[in-house]
Amino acid sequence: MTIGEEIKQKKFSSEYEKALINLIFTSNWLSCMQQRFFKPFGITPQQYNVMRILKGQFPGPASVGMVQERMLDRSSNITRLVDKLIEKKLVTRCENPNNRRMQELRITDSGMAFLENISNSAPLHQYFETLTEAEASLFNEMLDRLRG
Amino acid sequence: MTIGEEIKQKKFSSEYEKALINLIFTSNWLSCMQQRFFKPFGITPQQYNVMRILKGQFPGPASVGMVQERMLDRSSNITRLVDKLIEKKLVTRCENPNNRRMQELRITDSGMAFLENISNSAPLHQYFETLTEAEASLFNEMLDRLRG
DNA sequence: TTACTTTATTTGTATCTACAAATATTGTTT
DNA sequence: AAACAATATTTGTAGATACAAATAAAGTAA
Repeated sequence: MTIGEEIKQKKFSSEYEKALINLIFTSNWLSCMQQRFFKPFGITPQQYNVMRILKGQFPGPASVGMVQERMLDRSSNITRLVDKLIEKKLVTRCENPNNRRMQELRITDSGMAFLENISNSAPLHQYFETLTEAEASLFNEMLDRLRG
Repeated sequence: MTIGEEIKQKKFSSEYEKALINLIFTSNWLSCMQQRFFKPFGITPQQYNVMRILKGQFPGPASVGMVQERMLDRSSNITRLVDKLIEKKLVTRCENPNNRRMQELRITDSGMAFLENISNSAPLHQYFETLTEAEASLFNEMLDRLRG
């Protein structure tokens, strides 16, 4: 279904306006797919993002700020995301002894197992397999260019 | 800046995984740009979306359901978005006399003037002008394909 | 040392979102 | 007509987001 059909709009002022609207619509669609994907696992996409970042440092720690700057959604409140993950025993938090302003965040062993379990499900990026690899590459290049 | 640089991730399992992450990151970035764009006008991107849809019917009405199915963000709560727009006198709401379950939503003259004023600002789709028109076209085609 | 600035994180709060349930009207059966 | 189902919208509410302000530790300068 084309974007025009999706939102019942026949005319667009340009291919550029259409691309803007298509990007907004598609990202809302994707966000909905993501939520559905993670719901059975009891986490949100942002919580997953935090865990992936901590996995990258495993078994070492990461600070709140370091997680912040690697998040896909920069407006996430790391403190409260981590609170949720600690409740589930997927992550730990302790004061950095060298700099008591900072917190050391770590993914736990059960957090690692949890991620492993998720990765056995069909991954979200399978949607992109409707593109050829060259197209995916161009797609990435276009998005990078877009953001300036 | 490439997506890898943005989120400080060197490796991706494939061009497809990278495309997924790039799309999520870019859409968050765009959402931030949008919010900044609309803030001086005192409305949210979703409120703007409702007004654009009502403009398309002007001077006729649209029902809540009709607005719903044309929204870019399908999870928006039209009732509460319209409440806000009525407060600002940009939109009116009255019971449909032929079917009292339905509401007739209309953009007001001052709502039309308001939109006119916004359209005189630099439009958000200027970001896409870093693409050629053929690229924008392909971009649209790829997004449509993505959603299946 | 005291005062001031910077850095890192947390908290407060108004608003928004997701989604289920409630309400109200219309349409359909029996 | 009474009962039930379908449709259209609104409301309730737990949780999430945006963003400003608060807190607290570390660094710097007089």
